[in-house]
Amino acid sequence: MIEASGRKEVIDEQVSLGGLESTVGFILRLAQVAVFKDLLAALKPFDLRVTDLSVLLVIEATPGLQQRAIGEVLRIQRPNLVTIIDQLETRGLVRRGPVPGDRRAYALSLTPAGEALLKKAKAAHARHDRKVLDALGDLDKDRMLAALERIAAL
Amino acid sequence: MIEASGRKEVIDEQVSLGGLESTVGFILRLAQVAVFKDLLAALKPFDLRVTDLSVLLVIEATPGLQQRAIGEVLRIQRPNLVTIIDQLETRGLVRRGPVPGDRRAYALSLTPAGEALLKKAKAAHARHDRKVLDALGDLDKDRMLAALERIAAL
DNA sequence: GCATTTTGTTATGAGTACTAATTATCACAG
DNA sequence: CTGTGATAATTAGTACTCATAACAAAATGC
Repeated sequence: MIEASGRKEVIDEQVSLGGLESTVGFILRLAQVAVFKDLLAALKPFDLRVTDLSVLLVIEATPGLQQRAIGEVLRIQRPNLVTIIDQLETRGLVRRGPVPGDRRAYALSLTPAGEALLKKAKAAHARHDRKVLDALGDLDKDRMLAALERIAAL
Repeated sequence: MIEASGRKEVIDEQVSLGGLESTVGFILRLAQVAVFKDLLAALKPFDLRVTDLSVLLVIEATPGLQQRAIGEVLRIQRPNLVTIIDQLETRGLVRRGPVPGDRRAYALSLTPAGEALLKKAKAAHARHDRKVLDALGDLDKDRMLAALERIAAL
């Protein structure tokens, strides 16, 4: 997706980006890719992808949740969620329990193993997030997030 | 990639995101996806993808550029660039000329048709960028970009 | 009771990006 | 000038993500 970039440290040379470099969208993409990459590396010891972590976090926050609800908040299509939950269930991290009044749906919850792994993964995630926050510098986090949310709502 | 989200306008319900919602990385992804989507729609009339536009912009800014150099600044792998240039060349927007001292490489430049299309696409891009900028609100653009660049350099 | 909707599932295809290997050319040491 | 290694572009094969369509089972509503 992204290239090593500075092998020879002869970056930039004198190649212009044609105005792209001062574009919010372009920098946004670079930043997003960098964050994603860093988090991916931080989660590697736990064999979790970024999506896996977010799913685990949502289930932890609201146990008994159905797959559809998770897909809605995390913007994951239902078919894709099936595979994700399948894998987490196979690894014994997540349980598909019955929903009292609905025999179609599953009430998702973390197993003890899932909780244990998530606890460690959360620590790694916190370290990663701190790193990103530090890179923010003097910029106020809340105002930054508010601006990004407005962009996300375009 | 992203879901329609508010079909029923019963968003959020009372489902917690487990702390994810105040995470820079998560919001960053949402923002990036939204920007990408908006730009994609803005470029649709010209049958250009986001990557195509950035390639055209770079070529316009520095004509005679080689594929390798473009890949470097835009973070596109060389093999992927071949296909992109192939398509642009087939459409008569870009020309692969000879490089004076090197018969391996191509000197890329825009054809008149490429310049004409780019001019129109740039106008659409400018409108899109203005939209994103407006969403930024009170936040200073330069400080925002500087912060994002620091994140990108993680 | 019957049509419609909803949940999860399966199958499948489009799009994108990565790696490895190939060809042609270049740079340079001997 | 010759051979060795590096470089530009290409090709082929693979993997991953994401999206759509169709489906069965169960729920809902008239």
